Amino acid sequence: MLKNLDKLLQDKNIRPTAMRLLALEYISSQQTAVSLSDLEAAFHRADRITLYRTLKTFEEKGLVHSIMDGTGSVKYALCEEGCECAPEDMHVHFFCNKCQETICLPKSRIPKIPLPDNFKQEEVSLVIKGTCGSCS
Amino acid sequence: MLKNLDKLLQDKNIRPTAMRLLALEYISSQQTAVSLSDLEAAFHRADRITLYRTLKTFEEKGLVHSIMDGTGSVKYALCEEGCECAPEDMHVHFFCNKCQETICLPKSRIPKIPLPDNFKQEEVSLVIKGTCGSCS
DNA sequence: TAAACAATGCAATGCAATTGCAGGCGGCTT
DNA sequence: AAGCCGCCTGCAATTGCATTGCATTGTTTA
Repeated sequence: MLKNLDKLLQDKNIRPTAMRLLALEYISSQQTAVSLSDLEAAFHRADRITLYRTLKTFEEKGLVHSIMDGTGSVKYALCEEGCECAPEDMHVHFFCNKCQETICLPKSRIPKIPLPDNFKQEEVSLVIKGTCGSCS
Repeated sequence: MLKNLDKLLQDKNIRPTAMRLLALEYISSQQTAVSLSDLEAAFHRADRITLYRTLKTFEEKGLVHSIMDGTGSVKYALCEEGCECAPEDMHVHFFCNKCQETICLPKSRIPKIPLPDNFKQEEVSLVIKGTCGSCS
């Protein structure tokens, strides 16, 4: 299993340090998007800054994508296979008001929204808030 | 003109103080959504906290709605006539990466997104980022 | 092995949001 | 009219998250 993670890192040109392997293992084991604080809570012996930079590195290299769900803290989730994090690849995120978890809904693509003249779309973010399946 | 604003406040059960009238006048004169810092810059003699609470009051009473455009600072824009700030009323917001302004696109309603079983939608936020008409 | 570079850890800072508390002002009651 | 009360305002202080600088350690490579 760790071998797979190792390969995942290598494929994205990220040096597989112990910390990164552990962080990646944690992220991929979660069904929901994780915040820096989540990660910090999971590895209370690790330094918050290191975890912060680990997430940043993962994001830069296209291993995870960041989600701003409006809670004030950024969440991160694994990118799908072959995800380019391009606008066409962007999917919907769901934030549960009860359990406060953020979930990727990769099945639903964001529909194309007509823009006024001369407006150019570069990124798009769609967050739906409500109650998730486990909480309702 | 100020009379209209006064009425707007009264209609929403907000006591029309001088500060509130000025703040509302400023907000309604802007073509774009305003942040607390914008307001602070416009009235540098007023206290930031008072302006903060003014915006909060406006939001609670349904006079303005808040937009989290992902910049880290919350923006506020006037609600449309008869807007209930309900999911059905939510519209798309556009953030320009060049001029850093946030604009309401009330013409485009957010399409319905299919959710997994037992998921209940309460709010939805759709922010498109790119280049606005004035900047392109 | 030594130099070069990357990753880590600690400290400190910046920025936005938020709360507590005290003074002030107006409205309402008696 | 006097006084009470509640809302508005302003100042101080705190929190929380994101971010950077710098020194140290570990790893790669010539």
